[in-house]
Amino acid sequence: MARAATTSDVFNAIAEPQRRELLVLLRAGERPVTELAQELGMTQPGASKHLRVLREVGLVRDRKAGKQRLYGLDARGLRPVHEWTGGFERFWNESFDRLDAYVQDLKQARQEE
Amino acid sequence: MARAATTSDVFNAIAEPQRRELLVLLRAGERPVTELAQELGMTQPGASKHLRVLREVGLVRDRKAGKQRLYGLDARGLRPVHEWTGGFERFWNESFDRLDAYVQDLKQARQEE
DNA sequence: CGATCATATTCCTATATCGGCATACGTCAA
DNA sequence: TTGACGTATGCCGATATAGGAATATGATCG
Repeated sequence: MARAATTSDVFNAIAEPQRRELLVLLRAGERPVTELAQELGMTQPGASKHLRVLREVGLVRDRKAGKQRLYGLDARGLRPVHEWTGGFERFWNESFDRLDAYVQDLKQARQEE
Repeated sequence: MARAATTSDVFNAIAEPQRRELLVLLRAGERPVTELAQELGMTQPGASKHLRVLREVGLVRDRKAGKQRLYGLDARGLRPVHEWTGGFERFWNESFDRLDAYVQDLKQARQEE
């Protein structure tokens, strides 16, 4: 089997650095493709393809505005990623010396995921 | 060019669902490969390969324990992902074309509860 | 040493990219 | 309609997978 499709879920979609850059740029507001491409130093077809992936996983929405097509952020899909990583928060705040204590705690409530 | 290597960064490493499952499982403590593989219904070589990727991006560390090799979580690498997604937190509840107004609505609604 | 258990690596196949280039499509203006 | 502009899509080549099977490496014990 090959790698999963980038359009399969948000985790795959944001694995691409340029797509992450696109998302960051879109926090400033809606933008047409050409502007995004230019600002990130990518070609127009390149930007279009990445935006397509982002749209297919729901991280981006598009809207026609005359000749242009404005892309805008829909960051709701990033929330699950934030929450999933947040499930590890206590592990990066604690030194490894004290991890064992947490491990014991977790062993009791171990059927969470 | 193809997609960047999974070993290049954490975003790519956690794009794989089985690797995420491994990480979740490791929150309960160190485990040998075979146990992890069995619990997740994967083959031993499959588990070994995924653990290798996780180790190369630093999300997992291993330690010899006799015949076995115990894998343990090192979740510090997940923090950048958490923080990156956190940068979109205020957009999660965004109404696509009227962010500011919607944010105000939410703030008010929250206070009225 | 030889046997056995635990884990890692190699070889293989099928597939999903990502980027570049050319081009098709869609919309507006004259 | 024709042309110009903005955007999307199709095709290509090169590469990095993920999974399966077989095998190699490593460690322990009798």
